Amino acid sequence: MPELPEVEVARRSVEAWLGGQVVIHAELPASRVVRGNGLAGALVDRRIVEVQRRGKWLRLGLDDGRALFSHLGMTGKWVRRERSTPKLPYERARLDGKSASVRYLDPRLFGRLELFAEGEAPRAFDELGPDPLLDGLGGLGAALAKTSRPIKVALLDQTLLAGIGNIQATEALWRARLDPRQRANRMTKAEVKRLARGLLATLAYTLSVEDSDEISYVEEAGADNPFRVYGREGEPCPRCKAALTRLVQAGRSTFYCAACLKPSDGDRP
DNA sequence: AACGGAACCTGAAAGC
DNA sequence: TGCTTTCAGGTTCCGT
Repeated sequence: MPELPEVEVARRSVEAWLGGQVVIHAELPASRVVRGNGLAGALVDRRIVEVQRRGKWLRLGLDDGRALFSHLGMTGKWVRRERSTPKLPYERARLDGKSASVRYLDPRLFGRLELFAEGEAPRAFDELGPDPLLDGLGGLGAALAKTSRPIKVALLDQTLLAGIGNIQATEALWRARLDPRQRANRMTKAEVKRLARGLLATLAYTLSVEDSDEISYVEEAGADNPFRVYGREGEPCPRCKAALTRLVQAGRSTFYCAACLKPSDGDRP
């Protein structure tokens, strides 16, 4: 379930569990997720000196300059267990520090774990656009001007803006009263500004929701939907009560309120 | 160069 | 109830 806010929560957790610690035991058998052989051997006795996030990527920096990059895909998550806890379902990797045994779980195997030499990184990581929380959104207008794709589709392009996924894009557009079908390069300055505010608002909101139970990190089966419009086709718009519309763009669902889109002001670039 | 769509996996939810 | 279909918050590859 990882977009920027969830990955940030994962970062804080992994940092708390393993930051500054020496890896005393590791299991990372090669798989679709774990790229390369011998990762466990390379990690044991190394100290994890920092845990960073950029977009949807985590970077665990080691004391030898190398770094373990982690992408959670659709279903990846890091959890902490007792060292005596046996292998969990869908456990793909394990890193044990002195006080924590940290497991990477990933049923669908869309995630990725890979070790890189100092100064190197996955290509997708190197190509990330600005991260809204790390870099701010000052460059949003310039990024969006690069493409004529619909704004909703453009927001999912990690090279334009890092960390935004289907839910955050959907929620931000609703907050900004923008039509998801509007072309990215046709946004007015006022619209870009509204979008930037919408993005920061939904990121902050989601972060606050997700962060509330980071200690237990409990599985929530059937937890209720905390989002304003995502997954709420036909339900009343929280602002104007009109029924929300679902639309598919580039194979991804978008939800919006056709009734409270803000009319364009004609100030086209 | 840029775009839509399928593919990669598994499980939960909806549909019948 | 139980079987079948649809859908899922990710990226990547492939054909147009």
